[in-house]
Amino acid sequence: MCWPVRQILARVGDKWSVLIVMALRNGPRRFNEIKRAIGTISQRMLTLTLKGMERDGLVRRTVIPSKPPRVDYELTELGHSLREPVEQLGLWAIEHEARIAKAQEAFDGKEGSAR
Amino acid sequence: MCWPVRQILARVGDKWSVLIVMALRNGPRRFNEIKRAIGTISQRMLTLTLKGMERDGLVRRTVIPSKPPRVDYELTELGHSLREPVEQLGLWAIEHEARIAKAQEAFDGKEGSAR
DNA sequence: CAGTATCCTGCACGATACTG
DNA sequence: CAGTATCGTGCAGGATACTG
Repeated sequence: MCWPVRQILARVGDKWSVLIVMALRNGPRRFNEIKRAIGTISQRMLTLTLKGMERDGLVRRTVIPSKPPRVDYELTELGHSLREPVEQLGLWAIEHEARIAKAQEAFDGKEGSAR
Repeated sequence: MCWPVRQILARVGDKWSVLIVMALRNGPRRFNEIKRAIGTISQRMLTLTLKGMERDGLVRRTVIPSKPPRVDYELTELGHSLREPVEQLGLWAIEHEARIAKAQEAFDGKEGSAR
């Protein structure tokens, strides 16, 4: 039970997967559309992350053979279902943002004065 | 809005924070109790992660001056509230574990035969 | 356009030793 | 017991160049 949980925690926690999920929430997008949507991701990491997510069954990759080639990525049913808990976490973060910032400020203040 | 979300995503996604939250879910624990409960965490990472969580206001640290010294860690209200979305994510993982494993198997099979 | 291949760097993390 | 300090290193991930 602990192992699969850690596995998806790693997915969710990694730098890009959640952003990709969000980029795909409204339907299929092409490789470079996703890249532009995220903005700061390197080509390498986009390829790698998409491949990982495809492997996990979160994303479906469809190649339209044309010139130039076109590849669409979209969330699978599984991928969409993951959005729910992930968005819950996002809501929690937004809801408690101020509280966290205040805690950090207080903590850093204490530490700063001690030094 | 995006920045604080990434921040707690990093917390949740990091290797140890969630395990610590779980170790503390039933009340305060001492430093070495947590260490033993997790088992594989290094002393350094436990210190670091606890400090980070304390900074974020998720954990409260209380020193009982005695010989030998005793330090208790416990989840704050904020820390406890984080458990809810985190446990949702855990439930999702457990619920879809089989599906993910199957997807990975299928993916790796395809890749293996291609090579 | 949608990748792959290669190189390079920082830093996350573990191991170990020391301290109040 | 509950830490800090220091060192070593594997690998995550960026930059860049090449390809079908």
